[in-house]
Amino acid sequence: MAEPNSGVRPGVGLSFAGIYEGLLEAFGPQHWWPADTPFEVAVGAVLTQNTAWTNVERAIANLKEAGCLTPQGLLDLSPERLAELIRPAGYFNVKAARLRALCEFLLGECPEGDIRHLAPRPTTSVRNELLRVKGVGEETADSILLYALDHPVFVVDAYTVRIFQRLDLLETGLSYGDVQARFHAALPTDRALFNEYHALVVALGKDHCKPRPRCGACPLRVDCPTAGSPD
DNA sequence: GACCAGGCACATC
DNA sequence: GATGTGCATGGT
Repeated sequence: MAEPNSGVRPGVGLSFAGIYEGLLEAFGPQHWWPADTPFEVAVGAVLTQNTAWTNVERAIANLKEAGCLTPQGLLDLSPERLAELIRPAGYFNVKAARLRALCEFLLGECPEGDIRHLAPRPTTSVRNELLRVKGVGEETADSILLYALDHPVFVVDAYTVRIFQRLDLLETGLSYGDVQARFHAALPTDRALFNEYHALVVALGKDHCKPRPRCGACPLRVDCPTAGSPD
């Protein structure tokens, strides 16, 4: 039997498409995004900025319990009360302001503030509009596009960059747009594929690809600088 | 106690 | 344009 990390797994090539196949085999379909509504996706996308999802879940549960998980519902809260409800997600003052900005944007752009009205617009238009909202950067905008509005954009996050740099499929110093372009060029434009791929990247990153290398059992069993150096 | 987690805006150079 | 810093909780 082969040792973990002893080489490239049979059938799993070191390509963007090959890594996807390996991840899918290792983890199975992830069925993302974990949310009940497109608006909840958008709220989660803001709350999860630089934050563990378990903490986001607590914050969203608080918003649900308070019965205010709508654009108008969040705006009807005082900024202090909103911050209090999302406290478990960290950066609560910053994120309260960001959520309010997002809600104001939605109520200005969509009937009833229903984010689903953005879906029929061209991807680049929606993306640029989202990026003008204070607190919505490229990753957050793309997460909303993909997981709330079903647009085929690849979401690049810290895990994506770290994992694919270690696999030598991305060089250092690339911008968000550079990395995204690599994936778009290498993969078919497929919303379901991008959805699953990003979810699988997070599944790998969470447990197997930390900033400080300590992975001794990569599920992909590919050559990687962290191989054989667990904590 | 240190590290880490599905970023972003702003100040400074 | 590139780099550094503040924002903050909760799990390991």
